[in-house]
Parts: sequence; structure tokens; C-alpha cells
Amino acid sequence: MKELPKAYNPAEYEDAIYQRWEASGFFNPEKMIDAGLTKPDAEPYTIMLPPPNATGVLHMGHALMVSWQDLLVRTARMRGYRTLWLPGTDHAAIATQARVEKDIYKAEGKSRHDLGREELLRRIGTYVDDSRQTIQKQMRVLGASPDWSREAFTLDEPRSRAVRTIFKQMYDDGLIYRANRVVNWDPKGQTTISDDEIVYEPRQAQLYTFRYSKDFPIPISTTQPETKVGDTAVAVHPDDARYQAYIGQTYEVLFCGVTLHLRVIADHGVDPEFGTGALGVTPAHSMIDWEMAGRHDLPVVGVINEYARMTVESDNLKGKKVTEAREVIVEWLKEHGLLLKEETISQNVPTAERTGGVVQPLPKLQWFLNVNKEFTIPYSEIDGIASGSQTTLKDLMRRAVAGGDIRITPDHFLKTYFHWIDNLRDWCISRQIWYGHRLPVWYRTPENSKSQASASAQPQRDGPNYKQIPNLKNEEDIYVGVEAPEGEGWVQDEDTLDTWFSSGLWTFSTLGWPDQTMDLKTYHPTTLIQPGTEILFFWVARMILMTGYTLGQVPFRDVLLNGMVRDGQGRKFSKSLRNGGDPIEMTQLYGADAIRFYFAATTVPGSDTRLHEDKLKGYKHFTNKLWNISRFILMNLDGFDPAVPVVWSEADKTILAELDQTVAEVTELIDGLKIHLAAEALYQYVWHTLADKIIEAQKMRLDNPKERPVAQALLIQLLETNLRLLHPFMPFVTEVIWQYMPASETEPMLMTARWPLPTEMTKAE
RNA sequence: GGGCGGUUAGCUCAGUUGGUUAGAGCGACUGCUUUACACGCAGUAGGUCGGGGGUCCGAAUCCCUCACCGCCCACCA
Repeated sequence: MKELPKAYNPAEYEDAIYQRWEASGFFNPEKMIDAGLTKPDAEPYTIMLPPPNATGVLHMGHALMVSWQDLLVRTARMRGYRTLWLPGTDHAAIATQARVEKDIYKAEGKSRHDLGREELLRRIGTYVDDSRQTIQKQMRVLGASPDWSREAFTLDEPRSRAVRTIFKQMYDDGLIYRANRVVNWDPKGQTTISDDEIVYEPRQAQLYTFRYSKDFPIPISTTQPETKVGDTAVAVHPDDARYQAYIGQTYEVLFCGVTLHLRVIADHGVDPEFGTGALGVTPAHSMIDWEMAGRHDLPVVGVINEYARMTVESDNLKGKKVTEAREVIVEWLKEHGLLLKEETISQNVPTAERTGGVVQPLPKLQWFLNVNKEFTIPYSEIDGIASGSQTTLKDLMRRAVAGGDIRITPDHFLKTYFHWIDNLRDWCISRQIWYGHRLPVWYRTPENSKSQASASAQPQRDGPNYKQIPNLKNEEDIYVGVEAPEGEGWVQDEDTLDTWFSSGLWTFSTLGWPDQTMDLKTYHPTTLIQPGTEILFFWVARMILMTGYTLGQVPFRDVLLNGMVRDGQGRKFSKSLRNGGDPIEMTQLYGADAIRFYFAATTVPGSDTRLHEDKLKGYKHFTNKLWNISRFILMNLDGFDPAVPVVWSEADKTILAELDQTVAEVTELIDGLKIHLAAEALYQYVWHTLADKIIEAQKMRLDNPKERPVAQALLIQLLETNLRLLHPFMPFVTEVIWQYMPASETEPMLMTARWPLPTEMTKAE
């Protein structure tokens, strides 16, 4: 037998081992069946890899993702499940386009408008291909075993077809609709964004208390005086004694050169304690006011455009930026003695997550998904929702989790999930960016049906004249379909879909839906998904929605949430901080196994974790310890014949029973998704029981010719079982050692070897 | 404003359904060139489990309350 080197050097083995795994084809579950390693009727075990954004490289958060999922997948594979781990990438619409635009601007000084839609998309395509290759390479370095042959991309043709198909179905069901509504507009990114893409930034703001004019009886307070030229009402609380006399009255005032028609309305949404207890209602530029305007049938007057500039017909305001207009108005108030009070308050300013731009509420013609509208669900396996019954998307999302069809780990996130659903409003799904799934919607107006239409013929898309809103009538035909319509004059909507629309289909679009494929039948619902806590709403909830709607199923049984990986000081990893976090670099330093064991052992579901290199070093030592345990046992194997039966002593039986117990414990802990406890149990057993106690005790026996064969049999049995148990945690080093094990003659690859059964030891007697 | 999580050894963190002297890694200290491993071995020190109150035969664990830290949601205009 060849003797192992004194120390384990990961870099020497990892590449070759990975190549051997991949070349075997056994990441693919059907290949496992063909080779007789998995039974054809085995229960499936499926994990869809949360597709990393196609915007570049993986970070330590992805390393955590790979560590946990590959661990679960390798365990399932060894335990005989028909195991599929399906990889892919997400086109991450806004993030990717913003990134490429930035790069291009930096390098060439060109904007997307200089390049045009086609050229920009071509550039993004190239960029995304590069990123995907980088991501694949990084996953390989970490030892991931996904079925690369099934790799998917949220923007490839099969996934796009799924998107168009669902869009059409939802449109036909009346769930997707087009409407003029106040949406969150990002002036910097020049697109709408969803409620979930807003981050509130605390800032200091000036709160101005003033009267519109000398004649107007009620003073109001605001932090945004520039929007007040768009006011159409003043709202007070219905029970507010101070203002009872004015409710229902209408006033005409000249405010900073603009004539306003203000009605005094009573609405429960007004807090009588705040400011003057009266609120200037600006339906066009505030979500709350828009809703209030709906309740009171108020006119909507737009005064700000997509570039956050004033559109109001007034010489001293028109064309000015909102910040400039604010100064003009405050100045005007002061001059006319209308400003009553000015105080500094702290305020949360809504900003766009991706661009940092201050969100400007604007009325826009957009596409929405109605989460409250009833529709008939033809088929449902979801607890509490019968096939053919009436339901809503919100209800689907709630019941899929409430009924226990989906388990969330850790379970305290259930509350957060339900709270989010309860507050959910219709989802704005259209985006004014170019990279993404173009809406499968075509328009035909009398005008463009004659000549070959151009995109600019579209209604109101960029027109700043909101005076017509909200009663804009579309004098055009609309066609929604999976493929473009026949006939002349149809122009496709310029907009693309929110990136989470396609991500929501991930568990089944990856399996070939809308075709009724074998994959879909076999692998769906999937077993488990492992997202970060920050995308519980963005992604997990949307998957439940989309899957419930489309298949009447849950997308997965288990949601295993992970927190964020931070640096040793608790900071996020970022390029600007230069605080490291490159998985490849870490792998070179400590080996992939140490990284993986680190994440298995020290990271708890749902909680953020700080990366400590001293611990990483500790787990590198652990791989080396395992190496040397193996080295010792293997170098004492001469003369050993596995075929010769041995008689265990009582002490041996105790040892084997303890091993047995470890197998049962580790298996159970992994089943319960308590990966960190499983890792800890194995670490303790291998180092402090097997190495420190058992091996030390067997050394004397090995010197005794009579006892030697029993000691050999015992040690090889212990090592073999531990290698099997450890393989999902540290696949490389265990696979290398396995090649020296007698068992490799019958099971040549540890990756596809069988998981030890708790009873195996007792059977060995 | 509402909700969730955290506070355990010098540091970073575990602690599964409340059960005998509260654990790990790293660090510290003492001793080991023991031929598997110094990426090692044997051992030692170190904690009133954030404060207060309660339930219980028994609480790090359950209940109440307070403090501080972090996150999520809402958005007072």
C-alpha cells in the first residue's frame, strides 16, 4: 500500500478529484440510475440553486450557499434518493443593466441612449456570459455537485416562454391589468420600482407650516412645498372640532403663481396630532394622497415629471428641479408672510435600492398584478384550497405556509412572512429598462396600423402632461399572447418585467414547464430551497404565488434561510472596503473542505455570521487531522484481509455501538436541518473519540500479533464509516482517502457510495 | 409607531422538547522532539448564562418587566 504524505495539501488533489466527479456524469440523477447506483423508483430529492445574479463573481455568501446545499445533496445522493440539484443564473434585470451601463460609461463615456437598445443588450449579453462562466468555475472550486447538464438562465428561451405563458394566463384571468396609478418612480434609474425595492434613508428635513393664501382658513405642514402646486384638497380628521366648519367647502387660491382649487375633505387617514392636523392632498405625487383622492373622487394634477423637474404652468417654476422649486416656493411664502413656522425634523426618505435615487411618486400607465382578485383555480394540492374553487393570490400565499405544506427554518420568520402578505398591495411588474423579459403585449392604434409603427407611437409613455390623468383612454387594440400577433401594425410594449416575475417561476420553469415533462412530474414540488433572509419576500413569496397559481402546488417543502456572511467586524463584504471575502482566495489558503466545514459548523439558519479566519484555520487543521488518522490506519493495514471474520471483544462492541449512535445522530441532525450540530458531533467524534481515545488504545493491540487483525478490522470499519459521514461536509479530502480504502474496490467513488445505516455495525458482528 | 432576533469563558459562538459538576473553537498558562499528525499530544485556569421579578422539586432554557445592540415592516404629510 502506498503511504500517504505527512500533511494534506488540498491544492494537490482538488482539481483532479472534481474532474473525476464531473466526468463520471453522476451529478445527473438519471446517470446514477443507469449505473445502478440509484433505484429507478427512488424517492426524488430536489434543490433548485438560488440563481446567483449574473453580475460578476461569487462572494462568501455564495460559498455558504454551496456548502449547505451541496452537503444536503451529497447526503441525499448517498442515501439513495433520486437527487437533483439544478444550477443556473439570474439575469437580475436592473442590477445587471445598471452595472453594464456604468462600465460602458466609464470606459467610453457613452450612455445607453448613445448605444441604442440592441447594442446595449448585445453588450449585456457578453458580460453575462462571462459572469456565468466565472460563477460556474467558482462553484466547481468549492466542490459543488449540481447537474450542469440542466443548467438554466432566467432569460433563456425556455424560461422566457414560461414567463410569456404565465403572463397571458394571468391576463386572461384578469389578474394582470394595465392602469394609471401612482407608482414608485426612480428618477435616477428612469424606471418604476416595486415597494420592496425601496429603502428608507433617515435624513434631516425642514417641516414648513404655512397657509396657501391669506384667505385660506387652514394652515398645513409639509416637507415638500414644491408638490403643493399639485394639491387639490386639504384633508382633516372627521372628528377634528377645529375644522368642522370648513369640511365640504371649496376654495380657489393663487399659490405661487398657480391657481389651485382646494376642497376641504374629512378622512380618517389624517392624524390630528401631527402638524396643524390638516394635510395638503397631492394625489399625483404621494401614494397615500392618491388613495385618498380615490376615496373622495379628487382631480389629479401632475406637476413633476420623470426627471424630477416641475411641469406646472408657472413661469418661475416650470422646468426647475424639485429642489430648486422648493426654494422658490419657500421664498415666495416668506415674501407674502404666509410661512408660519419652520422646524427641523428627522424623516425617512424613500430611495431606490439599486441606484440610490430619491423615489418620486408619479402617476404612470403601468402593468400590475392583482393579489386580491378572486379567480378560479382549476387544480390545487394546497391545504385549504380546493380544486375548482375561488381564491386569490394572497390567499394562496398565506395558506401554502399556514397549512404546513411549507416549513420555514428558523420558524420565527413565519410571522414576518404573514405580516408581509397582510400588507401586500398590487405588484407593479413593468419596468422601463431594456434588459429583461419584454412584456408579451402588443398595441395597435389606427395611426400605426397604416404605416409601419415606431415605438414612439406609444401612448403617454414619456409625455409629462399629466393633466389628462387618470382618465386616459387608450384608443388602441391590445393583444396579449405567448407569440407576436399576426397582422400589420402591432407594436410590442417597450417595457420589461420585474426580474422577480421570472425568478418566481424558477422551481418549475427549470423543469421544462409549460411542457408536461417527465422532469416536472418527477422533481416537482422540490424538496428544499435555501435563500438568504433578505429575499424571503422578493423571491420565496413570489415563488409560492407563481407556483400555486400555475400548478396548484407548493414550490418546495422546506425553506432553509441563511443570514448574511460578514467580515470579522460585522461589516458587509464590499469592494470599496477591500475586506476580502473572495472564496477562491480563501480556498487556496485553506482548501475547499475547510471552507465548507466552516460554514457547516459555525453558521446557524437565519442568522448573520461573521467570517473568522482563525476558525477557518482550525478546520484546515481538522482536514489534516482526518488525513493523519487515515494515514495511521492505512499504514498499519499490512496483512489485513477484510474477508476473514473477526470476533469482537466486549470493548469493541461498545466502540461500535458508539459509532452506530454517531451515525444515527448525524443522520437525524441533517434531516432536521441542524447542520451545525451534525458537524459539531462529527468533529468531536472524529478528533476526540476516534483519534484521541480509540486509536491510542489500539496501538498496543496492533503490536500484538494475535490481536492485530481485530484491531485492523475495527479501525478500518471506523474510518470507513466516518469517511462516508464526513463526505458531504468535506468531499475532497474524504474522496482522496477513499481511494486507499479496501472498500473502494466495491464502491470506487465515495461520492456515489452508500450512506452508513445505523444498524450496519451490529450486523458486522 | 409595530414586529423579530440578540445579550452565555479574554475573543467568536453552540446549547435540540427546562433535569445531574453550562460546552466548542481560537486565545492564555504548564508540560511533552510519545516513529499518524507541532496543522500535534497530555493537562490547567477562566462563566452569579444582560439586570430585576415570577412559575417549578429543578430555569441559560418557560412567563413578566427593564436596559442595551442589530434587523425587518410602516412612513407624520
